[in-house]
Amino acid sequence: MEDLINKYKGRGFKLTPQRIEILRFLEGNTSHPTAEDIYREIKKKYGTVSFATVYNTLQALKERGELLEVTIDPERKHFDPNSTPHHHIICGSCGKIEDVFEDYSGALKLPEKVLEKFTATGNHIDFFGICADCKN
Amino acid sequence: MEDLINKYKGRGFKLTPQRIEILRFLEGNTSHPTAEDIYREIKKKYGTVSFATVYNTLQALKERGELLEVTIDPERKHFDPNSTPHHHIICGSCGKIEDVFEDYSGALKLPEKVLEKFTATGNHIDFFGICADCKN
DNA sequence: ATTGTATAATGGAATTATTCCAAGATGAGA
DNA sequence: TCTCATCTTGGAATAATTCCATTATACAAT
Repeated sequence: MEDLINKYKGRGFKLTPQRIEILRFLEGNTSHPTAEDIYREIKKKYGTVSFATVYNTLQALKERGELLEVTIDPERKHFDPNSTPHHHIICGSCGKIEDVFEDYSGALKLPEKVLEKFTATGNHIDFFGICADCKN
Repeated sequence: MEDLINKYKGRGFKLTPQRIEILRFLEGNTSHPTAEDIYREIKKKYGTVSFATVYNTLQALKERGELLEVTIDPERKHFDPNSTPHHHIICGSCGKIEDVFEDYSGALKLPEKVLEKFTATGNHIDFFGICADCKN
């Protein structure tokens, strides 16, 4: 927590109580929450927090490269505070998203045909599956 | 076109003029259109077509496995009538999406740790890049 | 060809996710 | 402590998508 506060000190990122709560919720969180998940969580402590605050904060963190938007779920955006490169797997039944830490970069060479038209900057793999809980 | 009509004959898929127009627009289309792109196109010929019709038809095609939803763009869904397995690359500047036909399946083994929790059913790679048009 | 019926099309309202905005509040540097 | 750039808030606005009641129609059976 102290670490969190120090991390943002003097960097043009105003540390408000709501933001601190959002940062604490996100720190080390691997559940890939949606904006609503975050909103509901912060509301427990700050009953008047607004979605605007949540979205503003998420936006600020994204701009700092400290938060990634996960687009694996077609219905809504999820957020991931782990900004080190990794991939995701989503359960087709319950929608649970988990991290896949494995480096496939060596294998993901683009075909010549594509390289003629695009300069590659990165990639992300969506894995699909069924989780143990849903296999009942 | 005759092919298209025969393809759907007697399969519980009612071929209305609007649907035929949507099918014709999608057939062989590699532009990854959004629902609105499709709506605007069909509207040229059928001025009263509604978004409901477009979404209903896309839904029916998805259920038949003849259309895929592409979730690479965080802002909206794109649709891809090519249901053979392939990946995508999106231009970070203009948003253009193109196909990547390359089989990486042999390389995409999931770590044991993940396999203990999920039965894998598939995967899709999002490549990010900048297209030639945008490199100016 | 005619008809019956299940299915589709339509317009508009409803829903959901997200962004915008104006007004008041506040963190943090001077 | 004071100042002000930045943040928070509630509500309105936007955008994507879905829902619904009504009318229309494709097509299978006659």
